[in-house]
Amino acid sequence: MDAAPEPERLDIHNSEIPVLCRSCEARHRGICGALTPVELTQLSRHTVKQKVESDRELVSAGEEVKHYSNVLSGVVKLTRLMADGRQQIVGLQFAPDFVGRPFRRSSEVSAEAATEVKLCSFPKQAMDDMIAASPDLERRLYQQALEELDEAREWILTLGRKTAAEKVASFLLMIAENVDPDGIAGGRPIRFELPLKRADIADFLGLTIETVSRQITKLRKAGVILVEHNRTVTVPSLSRLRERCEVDAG
Amino acid sequence: MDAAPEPERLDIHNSEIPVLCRSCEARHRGICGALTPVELTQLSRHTVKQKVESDRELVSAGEEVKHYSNVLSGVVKLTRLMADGRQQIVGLQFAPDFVGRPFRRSSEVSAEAATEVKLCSFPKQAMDDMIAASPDLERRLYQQALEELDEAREWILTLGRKTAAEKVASFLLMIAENVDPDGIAGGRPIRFELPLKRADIADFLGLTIETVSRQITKLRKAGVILVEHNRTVTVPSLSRLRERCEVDAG
DNA sequence: CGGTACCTTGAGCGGGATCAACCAGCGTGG
DNA sequence: CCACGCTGGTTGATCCCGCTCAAGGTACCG
Repeated sequence: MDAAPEPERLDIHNSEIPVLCRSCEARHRGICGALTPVELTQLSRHTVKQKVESDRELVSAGEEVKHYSNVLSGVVKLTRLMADGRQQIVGLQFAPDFVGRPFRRSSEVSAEAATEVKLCSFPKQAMDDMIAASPDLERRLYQQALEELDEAREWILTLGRKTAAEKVASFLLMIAENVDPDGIAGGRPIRFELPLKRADIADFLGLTIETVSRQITKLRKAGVILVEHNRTVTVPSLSRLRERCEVDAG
Repeated sequence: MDAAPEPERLDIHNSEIPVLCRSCEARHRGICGALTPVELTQLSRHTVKQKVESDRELVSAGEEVKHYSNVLSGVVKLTRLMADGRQQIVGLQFAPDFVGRPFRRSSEVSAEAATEVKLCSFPKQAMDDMIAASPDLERRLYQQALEELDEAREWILTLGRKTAAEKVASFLLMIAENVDPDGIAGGRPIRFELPLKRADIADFLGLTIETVSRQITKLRKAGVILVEHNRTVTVPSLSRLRERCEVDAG
């Protein structure tokens, strides 16, 4: 019989991956990693990759959701709005997070691009069918939901019990850790662009713009962070920043 | 309740259900509803029903978890503690909620009985195996996680943007709605026992005991609620209570 | 009885909100 | 080129909500 040599199988394998996905940054991360080439192909048939500029709304609170998305780059903020205009960011999503709420037609939160965002979106129905058919996919989604829940609870502690100074430090730490996920930098300085403007940070931390600004200034003057052009932050020592997250240093 | 139209079939059916589960309040709700009689039997082999008195710790932050539980009655509080003693309740679980964190050996939160609690606990390993084998079960857990996430985000808004008066009103509303899940009471008064003492309410809302007490007094004097023996609350009109959740009435 | 757990109430203070002014960067149009 | 408005950020002065500290009340239990 005819031999099935390895290299060929690999070629065939690759050719099964949809063009759209081949160069995708999130191809092996997030939920896509749980899909077989066949499933990926099926899904990609309805998929649109798009770039969304900052401040554009992706999902509007209360409206029926027709699409899910994967974040490929940038940051999406999930916000809740009160009748009188008070606003709170209830979650932040980074690549390769999945944006959407299975098992509900709509939700109370709206999703908005905090920065320029690249994402991959697909029709809810197609995805729902695939979820129902693929336990692996559902498991990934479940895991992400649990991680978001952990994060949400972390922020509940921050919002409920920390001072303004601690809140701002905690926020900066979260961003820094997101930039350098597994402490690869070791003791080296970490430098990054803040994905949120002051108003968003305030909405995230349950503070006002002015308080956020003052606390950032205080951290800067204390040498815990360096700030250039308002948005570029350098953290010389993660541990010094971490100290600021728990004790209201005098 | 159980007006059995077909006694015989019911008997046969019942005989497949483990003894432990036959009279369980949560038998058809929560995750157990997703299990087949066979699975139920398998799981119940390692299951223990227990009663836990108020304030006993079920799961300790950071420690390895060996058991999951189902809440059959009572309220479990999930708390996070800071190094200096500040505490925050990050979640409340009612019957028939599932308590546990799949895919992690431990978590940052500890679980404590807020009231006397009846629960059904089973070894983590047995449950993990069953989750892996049963997509239906996993789906239930996923759905519960999403609902907890929705609730967590609701409370993030409350913690971040509401005043003390609004926080307390929102808490009472949440409890009232939990007691009367689908507005069966219509316009009728709702009466219930507060499952949390003042200290817990404070930890839940990011306030102090004193502030909680003062706000409850204020609601009582305004006729929005009636309070007997500190813990028994009557809400004559849900909608009047609901008004207090958004607008800081003068 | 006294002891303890839980709750309420009052007096005073302070952290963060509010109100207001100002600054820097940047795109637009004259 | 500068004038202009606009967005985003900083800083200062003042105010007030909720915290802190302190005292007292009530129910329950030995």
